[in-house]
Amino acid sequence: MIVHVALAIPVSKTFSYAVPRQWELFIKPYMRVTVPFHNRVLKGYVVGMDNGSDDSLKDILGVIDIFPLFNEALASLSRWASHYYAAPLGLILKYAVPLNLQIEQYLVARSLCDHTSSLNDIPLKKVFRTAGKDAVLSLYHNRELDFYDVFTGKPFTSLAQEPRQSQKHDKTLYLGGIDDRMEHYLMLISQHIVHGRNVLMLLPDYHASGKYFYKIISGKFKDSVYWYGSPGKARARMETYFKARNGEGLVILGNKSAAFLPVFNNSLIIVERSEEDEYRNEEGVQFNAWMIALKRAETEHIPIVFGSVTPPLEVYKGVEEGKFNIIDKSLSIKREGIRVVRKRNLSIPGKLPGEFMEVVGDAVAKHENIAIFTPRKDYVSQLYCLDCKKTFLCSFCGGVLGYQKRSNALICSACSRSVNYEDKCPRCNSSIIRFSQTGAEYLEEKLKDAFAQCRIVKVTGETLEEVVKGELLDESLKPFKPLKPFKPDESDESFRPLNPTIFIGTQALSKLYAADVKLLVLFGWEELMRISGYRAFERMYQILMNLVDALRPEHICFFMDEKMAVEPDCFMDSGSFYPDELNKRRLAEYPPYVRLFLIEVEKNDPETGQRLMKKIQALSEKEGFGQYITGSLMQKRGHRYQYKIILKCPENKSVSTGLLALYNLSGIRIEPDPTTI
DNA sequence: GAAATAGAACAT
DNA sequence: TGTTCTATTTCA
Repeated sequence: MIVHVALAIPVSKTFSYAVPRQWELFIKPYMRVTVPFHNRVLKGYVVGMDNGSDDSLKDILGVIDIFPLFNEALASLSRWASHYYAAPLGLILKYAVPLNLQIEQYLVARSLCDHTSSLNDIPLKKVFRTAGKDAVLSLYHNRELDFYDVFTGKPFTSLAQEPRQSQKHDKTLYLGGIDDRMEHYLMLISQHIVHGRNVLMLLPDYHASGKYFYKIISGKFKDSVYWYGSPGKARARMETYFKARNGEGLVILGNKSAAFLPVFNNSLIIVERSEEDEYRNEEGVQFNAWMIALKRAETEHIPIVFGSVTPPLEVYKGVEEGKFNIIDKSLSIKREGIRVVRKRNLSIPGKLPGEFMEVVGDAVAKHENIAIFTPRKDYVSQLYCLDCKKTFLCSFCGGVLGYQKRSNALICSACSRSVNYEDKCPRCNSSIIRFSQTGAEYLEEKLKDAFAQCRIVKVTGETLEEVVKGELLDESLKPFKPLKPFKPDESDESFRPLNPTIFIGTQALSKLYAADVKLLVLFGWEELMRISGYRAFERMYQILMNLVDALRPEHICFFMDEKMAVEPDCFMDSGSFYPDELNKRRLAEYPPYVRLFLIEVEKNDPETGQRLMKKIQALSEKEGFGQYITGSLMQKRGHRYQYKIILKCPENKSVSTGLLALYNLSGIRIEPDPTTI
């Protein structure tokens, strides 16, 4: 017998192995096996089987699973993702079933006949040790032994029920603010779980949105809500894993990893704020969890609901094309609460503008909490030597260096390597250096000086966990009012602080649902125009609306550089923003009307790079997607040479199949749906 | 992804 | 002709 094994390596083909007699009866598709590969031992997934034999093939070394850990539905979803993201199947399957998942730690044996009764209630791991794995395979195969998990007490089964055809599969966009969304979600959840069905809900993150939603949903549906994928908590993760298979009337919450989680008896998928960056997997295959969820709802024939104030353009396009239903409770910003101030050189350190101090000072005087948005998290993100007229660049990769004051380090924006800052230009030793592009750390420093009576909280991706843990949730979701540092007497419970909190932060501010903010200041929001490539308008709209969604300010004040002619007015009307932006994308042939793939090659020698580029071009002609290629662009990055090709292709073409063939040439990186173009 | 191998540049 | 470094191929 021959098995075809998908390995978690960047090679698109599968590898075939012979199965020794002893395992022929037991081995099944979608089990994990260990195989010899280049003098090493690798774990892989059986994705196909043949009855023939071939003496030239090597034998598999072992069978890891006693039963398949995924079924045809999950396999076909993974195959789809493999094509859609032009990634080898083994690399995708790793997200569905981790290669190092040791399921036997959570299973206990149950005897099904007399002569196995001594194994009853023995942990599977111990049974493996005492009886041997081959014996266990045989006992299970002959229905003499079964296994049940320690969390639900029910037998493990790898087969989900057939999708209920009575269920109506439809896609819905719920366009509305956080309170309306939450109410809608709770209503939907209760409709589904009351019939004993399960609901899968994807959330943008664990620490902020995750905990906020967990608290509210589990408050309403006690003991029925589970989080999947809590970092560092393997046991809790596995509890959710088994509950999702065997439980009834449960809500399974999760972020990226939950996109592939088998939830049996699942009858609804909810995706909250699908536009958030966190749905995109940053390492390995860069899949988008909400896209996987969308495909999954189609194949499982269950409804899916996307809720947000600013859904991704792909989703809104679905509405325009009649593929999505829409429930429109869209948020509008009152124009009378808005003020726009334009200043010269806003992003260069120095004295903060008088109007800025006034606006903040007024709110402080009224004891109102303030949120100040800035597009950058560190002190400044650009340093420029006035002697040699050069911007500070990373010596490893050539990226732009920024400055982080608290660590006194220069940090590369591209590769995030850091070096100690010496207060002089590394090139010419001059100490006449101009800082520009100020960020959250800079504003924090200046405002701490000016408003010493206030508590200043910096809210970035890195600090969000701490901010939320300390204040937002343990205070039973009360508005943000603790101000502990200024409490004069710890024992005085009746103390009501008067001094407001000033939150300074990046996009992460839009996760502070429980912060009681009256004034929102956007300091340099218009700079996203330059930072965000073709998605600039979309990003600006999303950030603005999501800040308003979470913080619910009464007043909004924009401080903008006078050179950047951006009118916030254009972003206030969701009724026209989406059709306009979609029209622009359609005319310019950009996503969501086409797919983009970035193909990257990095070599020491420019000649070698060029040679590989030629090969890619030749292969793309042969595979039939040559006409969609633009490039290649060469860039010197430190001492290395980087080549880039952009592939812009129609969504319906099977270009990905051809892209998978590129894995035959090694040393190239394919990035699907790049966001930095 | 990483070991094996082919290739290039340099020293003996 | 050996040594060492780098690019390329191949793995079942």
